[in-house]
Amino acid sequence: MSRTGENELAKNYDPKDIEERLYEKWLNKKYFHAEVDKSKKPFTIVIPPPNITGQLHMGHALDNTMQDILIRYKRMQGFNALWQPGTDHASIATEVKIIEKLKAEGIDKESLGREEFLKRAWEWKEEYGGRIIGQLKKLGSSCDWDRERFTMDEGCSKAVEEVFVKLYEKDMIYKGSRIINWCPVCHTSISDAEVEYEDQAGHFWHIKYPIVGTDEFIQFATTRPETMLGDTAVAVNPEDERYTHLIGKSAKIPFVDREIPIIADSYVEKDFGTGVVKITPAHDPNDFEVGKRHKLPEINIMNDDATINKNGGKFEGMDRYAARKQIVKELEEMGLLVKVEDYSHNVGTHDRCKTTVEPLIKQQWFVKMDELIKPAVAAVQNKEIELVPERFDKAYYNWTDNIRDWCISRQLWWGHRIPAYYCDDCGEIVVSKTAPATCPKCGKNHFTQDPDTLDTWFSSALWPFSTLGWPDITEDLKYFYPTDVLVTGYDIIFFWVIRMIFSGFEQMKERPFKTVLFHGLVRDSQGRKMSKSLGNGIDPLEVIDKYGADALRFTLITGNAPGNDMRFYWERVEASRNFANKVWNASRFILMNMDQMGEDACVSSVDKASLTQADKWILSKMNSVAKDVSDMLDKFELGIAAQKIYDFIWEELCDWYIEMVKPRLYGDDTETKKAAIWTLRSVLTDALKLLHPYMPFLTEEIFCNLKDAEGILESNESIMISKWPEFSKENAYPEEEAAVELMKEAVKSIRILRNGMNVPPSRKATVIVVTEDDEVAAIFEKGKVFFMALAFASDLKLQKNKEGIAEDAVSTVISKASIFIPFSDLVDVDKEIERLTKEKKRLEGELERSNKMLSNESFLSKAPEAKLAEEKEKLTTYSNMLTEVTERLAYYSK
RNA sequence: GGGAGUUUAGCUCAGCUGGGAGAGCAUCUGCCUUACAAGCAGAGGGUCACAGGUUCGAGCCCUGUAACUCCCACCA
Repeated sequence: MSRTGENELAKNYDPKDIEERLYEKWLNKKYFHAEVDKSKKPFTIVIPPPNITGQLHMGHALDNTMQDILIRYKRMQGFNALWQPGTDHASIATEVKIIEKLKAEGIDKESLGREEFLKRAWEWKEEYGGRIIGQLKKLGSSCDWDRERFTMDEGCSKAVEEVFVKLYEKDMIYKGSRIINWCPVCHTSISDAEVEYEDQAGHFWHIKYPIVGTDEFIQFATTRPETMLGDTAVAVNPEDERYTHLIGKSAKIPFVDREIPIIADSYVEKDFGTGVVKITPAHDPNDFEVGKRHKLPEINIMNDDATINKNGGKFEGMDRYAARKQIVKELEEMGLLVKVEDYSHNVGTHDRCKTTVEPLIKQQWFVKMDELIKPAVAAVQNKEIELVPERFDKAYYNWTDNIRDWCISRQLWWGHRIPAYYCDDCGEIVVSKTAPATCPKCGKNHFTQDPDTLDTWFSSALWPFSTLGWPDITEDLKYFYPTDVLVTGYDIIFFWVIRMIFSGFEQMKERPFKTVLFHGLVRDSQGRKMSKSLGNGIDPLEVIDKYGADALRFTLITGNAPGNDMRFYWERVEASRNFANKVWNASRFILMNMDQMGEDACVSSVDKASLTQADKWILSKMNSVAKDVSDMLDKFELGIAAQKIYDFIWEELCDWYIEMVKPRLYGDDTETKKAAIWTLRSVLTDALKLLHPYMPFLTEEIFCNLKDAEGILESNESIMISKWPEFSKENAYPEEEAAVELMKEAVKSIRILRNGMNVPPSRKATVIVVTEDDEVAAIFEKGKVFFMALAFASDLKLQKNKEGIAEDAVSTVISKASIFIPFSDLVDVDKEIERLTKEKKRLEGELERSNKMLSNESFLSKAPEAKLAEEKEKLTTYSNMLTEVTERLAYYSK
């Protein structure tokens, strides 16, 4: 956009021309960079580090737009705003992707070897990590790229080792043989949080075992008959009289020929099924607990790929499902299968690959949760950390109340290797940041490091402080920690948010952030989740390419309340694009007029006496919008704030003020022209500032062209670093506001009248305003010029009564005046009667309502004073208007 | 089984501390008014899911009901 020379300004806003250029400028100027500066208050956001697995999706676009809005807002308010960026290694997700890629090349992970595999993984990181950063930049994200981090970089790895060792030394990390969730495809353990339950149609197989030494059988039902190979007991409820006589006896499992005890445990519910449960401690979490209570043997019958192992006798080597089929078949032949029912039940699947997980007993590393979680719960309870919206508190407590120890070891290669070393000679475990030199137990010096890596969330849990230098107590850490807001989707509250909170308290002794702002999912236009398998995902880059980053950002934020899901519609992007174009054109109009005015257009201030009613009205409106928007942003109501800016710019500024001001701009009175230009420029500047967090590119482009190089009011180097508009009392003009609102009422009323009669704008007419109120008359007198333009008047007459007005003039009535237009030839009497009747009915309704309220004793005594006065005034206004309307109606009905 | 959310105009959704129901899109009418037709001026369209209650006053607060969605638990 150039405002010098004869170049025509582009009629439409084209984001392509400017986005890349401006982002480059911002980078070069280091506007995003934050340094410790004790004279300023910090405002910090750490980015939820995107996975390096692929590319940005709509959810990222939403998440990062919200963060950028908050950061830009605070930066303009004068805070030392730091948006700490980075990416996540996403251990398992990335490893799966790399394995896929290798497979395509015909390479097998195992044969490649750990070293070589990791080399490939780092190459992957370079390529895809870089791509994601590029996408964040296209969105306009004002991250401090000088501080970019990666969860597996040196510093973050150091933090991970530090935490692991510290927790181990405090006995809060332990290695133990416990039942865990095993993914037979990924060949790794996973945490409870990574198990997704889904309803699947299955069967309920009713089976009976013979009871040793009797002719009796004990009957039960199971959904996983193959696990019988690992049964070590059959349990009944101790209160269940049907089975009391069997307790202590043994049942015999077919195939493996094992006698197992019949035990009593209150875990069994009498009323479910037959009231009998087979107990497989090695393959079911509940059975595992029962097994512990009764000291039952744990027989693992499965290999890591979910085939049956040697404990499964003749079924050894079969896949779990093949074995299931075969076992059922043979049980039936043996007469031990009683019946088969269809049964729909929840099956645990691995959230990454959707494979049915197998509960298995394995040696794994765990984090003890019971103590760790306490401060995290308290912090939310006492509002030290605020979840927005508040309703997420419940989900949070639900998780913390039922928390179990966190399985953190993974049988993967891509990730932080567990800092535990085993003495090759005596097996002693040494947990240490570096490989130990000698064994503390046997004194030998050969060690093997634990082959496992850590759950990817172990490192992201440390993100708010590891990125600021921890475990070193850096100046950055002291200054920027705790961070202010964490913005993220509600879907990772358990994976990430909670773990950051307890990690923050444990390591830093302080909350990691003050507020968590949750947003929902971006769905497709039909409300479905965007997913690869459905192919309904929309690439944010495609949207940016077609409509610009600003339009995308605005679309994602408007019409959406915190924490709610939203649907993506192209029509909505179009609407946002139209808004951008509207702002562009309004600015173009103002710039053109400034150009025409020359030097006078850039005066830093203007004599207040030369400001008109209209000028003060828009300045006053602007002033309160600035307040409203700030208030909303402070409450994280980004959508409402956006709506306020939109309405102000489009309606008040464009549709009303610019139209009001045109006659002055096209006239010869330099003084009023100067006042108009000054008002236009200063309102536009403030409006652009409010809009900037949402539409950074558009607003920057205009802002930088808005003033001459001398920079009269303030530097127009960049809107990014300009001062956020503040509400100020001296810019409030309540009287002028009311005056112009009255004029607007008159204009609208006249437009309705003319529209109803199909009068073209070109046909002007005299407008006569009748009022006994001198103040009202004065308002119209003052606003005469713009009023005439907006009301298509060739002349404006003010009278105290109807003297001299043709009886057949068209009329309309507003709250404080009656308006007449001599348009008798155009009146369609029937239509006019219809309109007046409707208006009469409306007014009668209003009067009735008002009267009812004012005759209500309780209302009179209990309602606040202001409300009462308001209602009384309305009563007068409406009855005056009704009199007028009734009179006109009588005239036409004659 | 526990919890949360949603239910407002034809569609998608706002409506922040209770004080006369809004936006965008769509529809209809009229306008190329020298910033913008990606526009301007108008219009139509809603017993705010249902039933009670609190209140002078309820889309908003309370209780219950229904439908849909999601999360957690996992009775084999």
